[in-house]
Amino acid sequence: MERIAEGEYAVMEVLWDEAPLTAADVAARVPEDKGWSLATVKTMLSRLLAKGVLSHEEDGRRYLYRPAIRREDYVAEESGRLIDRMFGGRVPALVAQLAARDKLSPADIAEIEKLLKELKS
Amino acid sequence: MERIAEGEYAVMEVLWDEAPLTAADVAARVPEDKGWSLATVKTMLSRLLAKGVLSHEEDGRRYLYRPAIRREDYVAEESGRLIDRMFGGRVPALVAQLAARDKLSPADIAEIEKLLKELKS
DNA sequence: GAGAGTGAATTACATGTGTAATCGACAGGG
DNA sequence: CCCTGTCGATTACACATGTAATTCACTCTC
Repeated sequence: MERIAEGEYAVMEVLWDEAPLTAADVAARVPEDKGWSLATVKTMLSRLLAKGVLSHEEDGRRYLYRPAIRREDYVAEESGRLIDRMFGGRVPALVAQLAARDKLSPADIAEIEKLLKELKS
Repeated sequence: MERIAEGEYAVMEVLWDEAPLTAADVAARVPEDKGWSLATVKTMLSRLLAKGVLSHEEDGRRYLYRPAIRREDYVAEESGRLIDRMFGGRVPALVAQLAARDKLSPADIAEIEKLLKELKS
């Protein structure tokens, strides 16, 4: 699966959230703080199409875009990549790191414990 | 803290593992499978210096390079970034994802549970 | 002391990415 | 039928990155 750049990812998020959409609709739904012009969004859509992670169908004179890959799949791949690179593929090392950095609230801890308990059953 | 590109990261790894080193030493320790020439490694060292994540001290006619940032700090930042982008900052969502993908071995689960238990005490 | 090696610095060049502007086709309102 | 807006497609351009080669200075060995 082709890599998706950080900016492009924001566009994918929009379409994972709601699809199919026209280019204009996507642009309207991209987070404000990106400050992108419609032209910029159209460029990203083309690049994402070229990467094969979006597909489009004709709708009169326009296209309707929709994701061609599943969000979970992409997210799994990216997080796997990071865990491999930075933690030697060891998930517990990641968790230890988060713990050491106080990234885990008591609620997080409880939630994770619950998840793990269910896994074992 | 400046972003470190993926290739550059391999150079940082070498220096986090052992420092200070000369450019030639770094090149010798970079993973074989990168297949980089000495020149390539030197380019990366310059760029990392420019980014302020390495420092160097003169040693006669050469430089000795050493990390200017701590590995834990960088790793924490990068993993935080990913968790924010892909899991809305929710660590349990990440763990759930890993679980759903069978990325957690029984040993991993046990280790994480132990970690969490200690956290609470 | 002249050539060979070794250092860092400078330059190179293709591809990816962020961020558009422009172009040419067409459709809908007057 | 012509103007204006809208579409996708093409082109633009700077900066980042991967991947070096070249250059210039210096040192070590005959």
